[in-house]
Amino acid sequence: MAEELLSGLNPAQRRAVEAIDGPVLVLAGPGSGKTRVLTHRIAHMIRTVGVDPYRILAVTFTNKASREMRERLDILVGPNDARALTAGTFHSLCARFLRREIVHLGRGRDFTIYDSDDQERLMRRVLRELNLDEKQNPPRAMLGRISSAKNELVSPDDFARLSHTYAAEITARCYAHYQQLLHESNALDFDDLLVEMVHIFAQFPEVLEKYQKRYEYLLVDEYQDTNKVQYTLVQNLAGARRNLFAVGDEDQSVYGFRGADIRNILRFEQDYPDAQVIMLEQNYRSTQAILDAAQAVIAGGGKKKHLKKLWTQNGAGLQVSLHEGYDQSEEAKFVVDEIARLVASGDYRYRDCAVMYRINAQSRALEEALIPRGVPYQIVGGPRFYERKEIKDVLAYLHLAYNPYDRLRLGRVLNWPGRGIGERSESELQRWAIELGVPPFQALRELEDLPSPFSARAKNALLSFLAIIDELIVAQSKLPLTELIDMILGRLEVRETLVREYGAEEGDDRWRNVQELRNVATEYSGLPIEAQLPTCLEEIALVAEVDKMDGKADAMTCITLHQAKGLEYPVVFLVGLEEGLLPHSRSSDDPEKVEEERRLLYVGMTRARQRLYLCHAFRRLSFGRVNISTRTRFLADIPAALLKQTKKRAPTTASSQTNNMFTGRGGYGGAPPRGPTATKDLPPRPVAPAEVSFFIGQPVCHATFGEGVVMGSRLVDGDEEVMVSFADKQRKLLASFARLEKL
DNA sequence: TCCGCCTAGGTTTTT
DNA sequence: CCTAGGCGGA
Repeated sequence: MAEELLSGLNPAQRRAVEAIDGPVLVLAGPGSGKTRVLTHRIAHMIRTVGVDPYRILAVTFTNKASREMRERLDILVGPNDARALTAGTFHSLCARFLRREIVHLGRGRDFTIYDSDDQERLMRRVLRELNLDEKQNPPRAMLGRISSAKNELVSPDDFARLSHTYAAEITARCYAHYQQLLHESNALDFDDLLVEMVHIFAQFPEVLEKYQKRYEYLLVDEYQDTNKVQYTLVQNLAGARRNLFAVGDEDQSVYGFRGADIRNILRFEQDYPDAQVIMLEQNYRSTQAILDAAQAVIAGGGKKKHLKKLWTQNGAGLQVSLHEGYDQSEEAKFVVDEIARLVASGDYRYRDCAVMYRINAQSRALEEALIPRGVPYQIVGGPRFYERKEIKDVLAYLHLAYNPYDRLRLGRVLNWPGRGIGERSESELQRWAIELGVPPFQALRELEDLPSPFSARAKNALLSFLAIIDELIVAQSKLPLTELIDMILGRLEVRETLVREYGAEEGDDRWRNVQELRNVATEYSGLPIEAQLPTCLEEIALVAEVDKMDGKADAMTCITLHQAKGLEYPVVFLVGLEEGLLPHSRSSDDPEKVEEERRLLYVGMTRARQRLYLCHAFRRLSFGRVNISTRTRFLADIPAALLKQTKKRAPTTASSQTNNMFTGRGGYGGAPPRGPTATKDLPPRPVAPAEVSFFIGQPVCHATFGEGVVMGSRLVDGDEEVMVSFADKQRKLLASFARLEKL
């Protein structure tokens, strides 16, 4: 068995798998098989070393990764041992631990997790209650500062103490009040899940000790993306035993914006001077051409010397393609045409192809090109299912059934479906609750007995709402989740409400979404009834879109560069490689952020196994405005020899032009700039040169020589001379003459 | 209180 | 371009 687990590993991987005692840092380049190393290491620990899987804690970057790891372990060590292992993301693990331990903080385990939408609503309320202007204090920015503070383990009190400017002082007040409101709602936001765990460990050493004793072996993936809270958790859990196995790649650090500190991985050797450091430098994923281009991009960052030197045995492969489209719709069309062509050739399936972009909004142009072509696709992320209004409304009732003190959800559905509780009654309820000194939901309970400031009509409406919630609270503990949802849908006449609100057509669409939610709920029917609702709600909050990707369908994938981390595809298109988009304009002014964007491009490029296309557009529509774009500076770092320019597109279609002419608002927009100098500002648009139509690696067929592979192609006197390797020997053929058939 | 129209403003990236 | 929220009218 031992050999079986280790066979097929290279010496470095093998060392990483076998180094069981003491701290280990693995610096793993892209495609170096680190997932395999992690999994096989665990299997090795269980099978060969005899470690009890119950003693192993593996922190993965996505839930998908931990699920796949477990599936693999099912085979390697058997389902029983695979199940005994603890694995998950920081967030899901902490949520799990907190349900058990939060009583130490004097709170119930029935807490709610607020997602970013909830956070923003809550912050709006904070601003309102503190009489602050939303325009001057954008909720999102405020939340960003608070989130950074939490990631740095700065408490509201600390924050206030450290605030020396008026703006900081405002933030401190918002932070404190925000935490107050969260607390009143018995809610935690994403950051709190980790922060509260750290608090518990700090305040209750016996709890920490319990976890340290239980988890003798700790494995952390994507260590370069840990922030201070996560780092602290790792240090705590690793404790004195220090059986810590961290894997990461400083070149793939792309989460600085959420506090990830690349230095955590660089600091590892200081934290653990006796650490074994292992480099995984052989790449098993990409061709040399792709790897060379990617390395050129990362090397373009200059200064810091690179620790790893990646190489591959996968062969040279095809040149990386560089393509300029006229605008984003032509760029998208190029991508879709190319995918259709590759699939038609029989070499690839749709599921082998992925398009990656910097921001979600870019997916729209792609979708518009994909639909008319009939190419099956899945968009990861973007307008999320659980963020749709009708879904959130129904979910709000589920949340209230579990935690009726959730004020945000209470406010959300107090008057949905409309039951005559307007803004006035709502604020009246708030005021009255404060007067009574109880949470608003508790105030509803007092309505029957205490004299209240409501009109008889308002009072009845509020009581009918309370009656529904009470019914749900009772039902929640007795009914399976699907029946609970059915009860909500029926009792609230959700379908009728949606049709009334949105009309028959859209109302039905939204009703279908709601039914989809019910479908999702059936997945929890295997759990004990009392666990169904909380598990479902927690997963909805914590399971990322990428975790839910459909792995079986034959559909191409549209995904952001961030979410693509850790994935791989035979064919990858990177679109929108333009200044302002990558690096994003919000990052362009800060050199450190620019470097992070560079790494993002590196991550994207190294997702590709065989074919990589780098695409940018000459002009791009953003905010409904046309902007002239220049290709990203990072492309200049790739030696021209590594790139193959594909045909540039002239503005061919009438639609892309006429559309743009009328979309602009006000002065600029699509209107052509005036004056003789204006046109000179545009980069020259050279006439497309004659182009080779065969590329290296392309499979072809010849009437007499049979099947072969293109080894090279060049233009000679206006004709194309193609070098083809056939079964017997290589031959030079003229494209116009030889009638080569592309396969 | 409800409904519908209108306009202003918004897009990093994620758990 | 899209969307949420503000405002006027019933």
